[in-house]
Amino acid sequence: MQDGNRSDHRHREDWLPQSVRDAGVQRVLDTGDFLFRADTRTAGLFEVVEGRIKLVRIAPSGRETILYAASAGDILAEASIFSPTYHCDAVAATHSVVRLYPKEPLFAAFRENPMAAQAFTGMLAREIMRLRTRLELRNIRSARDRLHAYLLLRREDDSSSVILREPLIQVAAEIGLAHETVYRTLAAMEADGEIVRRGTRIILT
Amino acid sequence: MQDGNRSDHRHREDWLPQSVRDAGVQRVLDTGDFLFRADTRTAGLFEVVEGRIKLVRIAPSGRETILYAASAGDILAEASIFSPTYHCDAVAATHSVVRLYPKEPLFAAFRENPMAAQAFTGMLAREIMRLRTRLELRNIRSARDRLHAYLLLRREDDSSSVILREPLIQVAAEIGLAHETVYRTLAAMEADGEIVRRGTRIILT
DNA sequence: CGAGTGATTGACTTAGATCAATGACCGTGG
DNA sequence: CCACGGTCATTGATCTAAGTCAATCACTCG
Repeated sequence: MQDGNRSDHRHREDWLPQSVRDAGVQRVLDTGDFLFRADTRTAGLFEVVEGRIKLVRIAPSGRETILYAASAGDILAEASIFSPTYHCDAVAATHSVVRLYPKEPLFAAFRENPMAAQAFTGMLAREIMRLRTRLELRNIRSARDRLHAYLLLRREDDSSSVILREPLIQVAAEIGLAHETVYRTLAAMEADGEIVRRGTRIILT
Repeated sequence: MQDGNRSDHRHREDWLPQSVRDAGVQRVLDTGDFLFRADTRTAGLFEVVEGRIKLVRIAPSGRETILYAASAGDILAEASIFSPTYHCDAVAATHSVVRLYPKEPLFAAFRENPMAAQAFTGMLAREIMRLRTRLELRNIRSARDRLHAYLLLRREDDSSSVILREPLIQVAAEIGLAHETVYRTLAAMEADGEIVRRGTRIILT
């Protein structure tokens, strides 16, 4: 199981106050187990520790639509804490471990410590930014341009190289390309001198 | 100019306290004008009243990457209010009108009225949900399946029909398909009895 | 040592993008 | 009141980039 660590930068340590972290409850799920069902009372927000949780909405026809597939490190059901009930089902797509941060301790912490509330809000705002960026990336049709833009975005600071911490196959999924296409496109880019690959590092030129 | 009113449901009235709304300052931009530049001090968050604002990052090579293209009704630079400086440029893609809600009155309102802060946070959380859903939609390769899923998602409540308030051409852009493909696919779906179209309303069957 | 995952390259096919043309509907300004 | 420019809807023809299927090899792990 991969750990989808594209979310490294927002591990709970950064924005969850100690008191809330302590109140976290771990839970183990087998493939197919429900973490919660639509229309049931909300418990709080979840962090995926391991595995993969799918949020799905089932149409009357039985057809299921995936709203979000969360991997290790991802936060789940942020919006639910402001709602009395869930609006979709959450199912384990594989054997998974999640951690529940119950609503009450969370709100209590925010009430008592405005900085904690602000940290949480800031985390949400940054997540929005990242999501919009990923979405915008998908508007680039050409595989090559898309990949290039992705690499540019990933070269944090002003270095001209990107270090991939996750396998290319995962990068492919994230940017919405078949992994074969990613391998091929990278090869083409290298052949054209657009990039240089050195193991897990890719240098933009 | 379109008004991209997919954002109807989160118009500022819902989550911005009156005091902040009053502090809003309108500004008019011509095509190409900068709303703000990277590394300059942050002023607050913006709402696009009219037109279109692009957030872009310029690579040293001069290549520009679009991080987000905001249309009327959209909120801009939420994350910036927690940062001293901007991390990208904002340019008007067309003649535009924006409204700035300065940081200070915003924070003041949140400090004095926890409900206002919560409303803001809740709005961010719901925006995250929507973005994740849109992103997940893009993972559906087949135009037909994608369109079908989109329609299912849009049929709010439990009605089996969707009323399109925006032109199909805009729907196409939102779900990442060429508009011709959307027309054709809808035609095919109707021919197969998967949907029925009645003007601006589409009935799922 | 097999099983599982990732990397890579080849061959093939096809769905969807692109380019084009047409017609319906505005709203607006002369 | 009508002509014109702009946006949207629609359908046809064409083409190609990228998905899919397949095979191979390298690695790691229990």
